[in-house]
Amino acid sequence: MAGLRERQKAARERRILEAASTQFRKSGYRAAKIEDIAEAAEVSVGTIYNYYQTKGDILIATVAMEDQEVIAAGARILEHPPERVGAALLALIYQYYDSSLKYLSKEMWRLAIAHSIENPLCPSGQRYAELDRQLAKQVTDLIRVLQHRGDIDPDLDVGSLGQLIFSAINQAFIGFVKVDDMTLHDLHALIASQIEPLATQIEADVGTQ
Amino acid sequence: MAGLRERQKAARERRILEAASTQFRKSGYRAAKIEDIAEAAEVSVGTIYNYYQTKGDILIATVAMEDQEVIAAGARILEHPPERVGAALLALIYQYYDSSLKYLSKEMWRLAIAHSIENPLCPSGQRYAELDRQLAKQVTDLIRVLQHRGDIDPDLDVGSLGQLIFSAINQAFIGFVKVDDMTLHDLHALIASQIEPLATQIEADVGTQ
DNA sequence: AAAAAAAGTTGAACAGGTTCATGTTTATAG
DNA sequence: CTATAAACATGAACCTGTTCAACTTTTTTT
Repeated sequence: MAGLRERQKAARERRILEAASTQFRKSGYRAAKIEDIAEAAEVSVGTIYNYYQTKGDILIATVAMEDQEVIAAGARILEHPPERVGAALLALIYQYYDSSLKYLSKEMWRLAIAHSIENPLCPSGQRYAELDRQLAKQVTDLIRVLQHRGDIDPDLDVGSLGQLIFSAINQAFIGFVKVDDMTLHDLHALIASQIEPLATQIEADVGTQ
Repeated sequence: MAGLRERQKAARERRILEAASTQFRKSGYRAAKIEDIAEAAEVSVGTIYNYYQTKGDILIATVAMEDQEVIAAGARILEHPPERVGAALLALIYQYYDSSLKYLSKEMWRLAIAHSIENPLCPSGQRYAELDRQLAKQVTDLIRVLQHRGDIDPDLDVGSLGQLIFSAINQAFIGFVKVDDMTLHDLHALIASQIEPLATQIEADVGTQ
């Protein structure tokens, strides 16, 4: 059985994360003081810094919780992707986008993305990068599935194509969270306008066979 | 003639920016204290906040100086783009990348990008977004030139394609500044692997004519 | 040229994220 | 069961970006 110390540690970490998540949602990231989080989690300020290196780290930890869920949802699409290449890619992308605001506000996304770029070496930055890598891999995997199915030119390098598409997904999302009055609908239209023509280009042209 | 007050203001702003740029380069962004910058610029701390809203704003101002230069250099490539589509795009992109480290370190780029994402509404965030827009427009303009020249399928929408390519450029650059031991050479290879196949796809296939 | 107004500068005070010397709790050794 | 050591929690002090009420300089008015 896990020692007492170990159990207490786990419980404290969970309490901190929960308290932080609540405070962030309630008052916003900036307004949520470490002191408040400490009080809500019933630990001292110093203890929080025993579990997380910076305030930004705590935010990334809350982002990571959600991201796992998104990746799981994406996996289900990979099992039965829609018929056409464009539709298949967009199904996966829309899934990502639509779930992004389930737990996190645009402001929190902005801060999380900014933090991960600013601190690529700290554990939370690396964790965020790992999540990005998983998403990029899922996109690449989908392309591979489509290619195997005969929908995409077999000569194309899936790795590069996956990266290209993931860049577009990411960049469009960053644009989305930067502009407060841009809607999910606008975001869909933006990415579709980039993905659709690309999909048409790479589609194995069955007419010429 | 410009009034005394106006001239003094301009001189102060210049001194602040110069002092900040020097301090950032000398000790890094974080280590450069506002107090130090104020002393070097021979103004008070409060005065700095009369010209820039936050420390991040000062950084963006230094980035903006360089970016203008990059855009000007890019314009020269647009006048005589290399023959093949892939080569033309990569010539422009390499130009961007190679000049990026002329004045700014990777750390400063990280902080500038992070700041612009975190504060899209503050003047410096908007300014950075405007620079991005100019770069994206330049990429789109190049594509338009190539299309007029008959190198690219005339049915393709240049706007969406330009955005797609700019996303790839940007995302690859972010990856570059996040990893300290990634070289410009690595960055070239990364973007080329995404641009080359795309260029092949969109090239008007003269063989079929 | 003096007075009033406008614009700008100043630096001490503030705020909140972060650190660290001290104290406390849990685990291990005798 | 004590004693020692290791791990951990604590919160007051620290650091630095930011603010703002008081002051100074420039411009405009009379």
